[in-house]
Amino acid sequence: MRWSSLFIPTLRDAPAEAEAASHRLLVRGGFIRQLQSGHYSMLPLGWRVHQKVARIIRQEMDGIGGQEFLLPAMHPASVWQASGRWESMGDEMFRLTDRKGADLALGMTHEEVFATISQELNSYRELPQLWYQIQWKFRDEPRPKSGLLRVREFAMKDSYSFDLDDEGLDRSFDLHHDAYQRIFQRLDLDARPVEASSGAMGGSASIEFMVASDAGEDDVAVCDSCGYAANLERASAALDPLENRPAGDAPESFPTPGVRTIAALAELGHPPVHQIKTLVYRIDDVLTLILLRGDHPFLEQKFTDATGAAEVIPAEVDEIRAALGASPGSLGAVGVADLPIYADEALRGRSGMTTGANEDDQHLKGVDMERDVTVDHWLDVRGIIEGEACTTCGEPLRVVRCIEAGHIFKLGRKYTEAMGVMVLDGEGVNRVPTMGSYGIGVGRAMATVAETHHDEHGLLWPMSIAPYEVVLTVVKVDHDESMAVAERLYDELRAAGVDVLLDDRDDRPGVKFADAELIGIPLRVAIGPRGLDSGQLEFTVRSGGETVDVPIDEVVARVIDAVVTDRTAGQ
RNA sequence: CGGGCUGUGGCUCAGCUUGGCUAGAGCGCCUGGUUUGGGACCAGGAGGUCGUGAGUUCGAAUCUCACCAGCCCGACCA
Repeated sequence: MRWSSLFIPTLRDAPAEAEAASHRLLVRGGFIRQLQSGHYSMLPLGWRVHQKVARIIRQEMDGIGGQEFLLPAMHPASVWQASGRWESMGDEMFRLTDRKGADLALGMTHEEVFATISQELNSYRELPQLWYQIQWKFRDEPRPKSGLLRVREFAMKDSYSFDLDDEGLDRSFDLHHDAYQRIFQRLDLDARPVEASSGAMGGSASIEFMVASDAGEDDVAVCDSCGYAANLERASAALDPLENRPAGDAPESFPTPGVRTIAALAELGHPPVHQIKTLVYRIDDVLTLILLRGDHPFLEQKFTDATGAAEVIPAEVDEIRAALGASPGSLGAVGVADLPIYADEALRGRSGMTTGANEDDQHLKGVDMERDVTVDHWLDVRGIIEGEACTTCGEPLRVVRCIEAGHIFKLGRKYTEAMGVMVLDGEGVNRVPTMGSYGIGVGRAMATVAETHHDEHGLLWPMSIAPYEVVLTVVKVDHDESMAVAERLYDELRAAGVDVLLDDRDDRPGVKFADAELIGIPLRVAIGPRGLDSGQLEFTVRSGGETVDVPIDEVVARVIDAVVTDRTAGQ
């Protein structure tokens, strides 16, 4: 394509509101424009990248036997009611009503609809099935942010596997695991598979593919020694050995006027590790105590995953007072018999602890967890802390901020059961197939590459998804010989199947070089009188920045060679 | 939803505290000229409901109130 006739609105200044590097560069480079918060238009350059990402995903999905579908983006409420998610998705689902008054939803994911189609499966002989699509998802995110990284409307590759039994599901899951690694490799993304929480999807296991980046929203615990990696929402770590403090035969009350926090109590000689933190939550409408060590944060996600609770809401001060007789800051579980009590594993076997006395300005010391607290359930619900030991190998864990580039789930039979899906097995018995669900956000993948591939001049697209693979920069467009050579190279490269951009704009060279760097074209050939005189053209690789002179007759071969080896990298 | 901040040509911003001629600058854009290997220069020009509405006032970009939108932090979230 000829740059002079393309719409590539590059900007010298980044929009003030863009903070993430990918956001700034994608806007500055003329790839995307915002229509409203969380909704972006793909401009021609952006759409080319998007389509190349999608093509790689398609190739890999087809490679593991995936069959591409296209399902509606707008769904009747009924399918969501059948799975129970019409309620549970809450405000995150866009809902609307048609002229007949029927309730509709914009699809935020497609388990329900694919499961509906799977009702036409009749026999185990038809399994496994692996179905996918690249389709628009709509999620009413409370806070869209960072350009394409978190939006309300986006293209997602979502796939779904249907198997007769758990072994089959394991195979489908592993196929996806491998395909995802190939996809991210081809995108030149260093995506690490990590154990993850299944969240609202339900199911037995899930793995996220995480790319380290400060622009991310997830924290991952990583062990560099044995390779353990888990989202902080589910990561566990070993505790440092700890001596219990000596204590008497019974808890002892002592006055603590004005002490409301762990830190304040610590100043009175009760270190956080020797305190019991008492949280009061409303768990599915039941007032519940949750106990942790004083220095440990509570992770609601871990609690939800462990208990299956639908609603985990901090209790209000007045209901706490009514139930326990004290305000937050003086709460404890000693002697509490009428409320369910959950305790974090880190409190097991602890004695000589300090906790609130359920009387304002009073605390108890010498508390023994076994003797003095009626724990109903022991759970791991604490957030781990960087530097704690890996439970597998004992080495210290690192915490890394990451972008979630992909997520795969073993769903089980939740949706097939809800939709009444049955197939006959080899014995003629009706069985409910088990499902897996697997997702990659296309725009987010693109933004993640931008986030991890840029320098002070602009983007550095990998060849595999660059909007154009090579740009021919005509230094002086009114120099006839330059244009003639450029046109010839342009034709030859196009004939060879190279995505070539001819910068024939009547602009100063500096403008063209800067633009080419900003939009991140991997290769550049500069064609100008200076080089033509000596029969040489300048060949520049964007990522390395080095420029070499190449004889005119060898340029095409040189470009083709670089393009072909590079764009198939990772395949 | 809580906290912080911001809305003035396509982009970046000044002007607002202390209300007052026709609302400015840089970049970008158009025309002409001069230039031409790393974001040129000169001259002329187009382009703005100052987020929206109401109020105060002789007079509002500027003061008051309400609303809307956007960004960041948190909560939330495949």
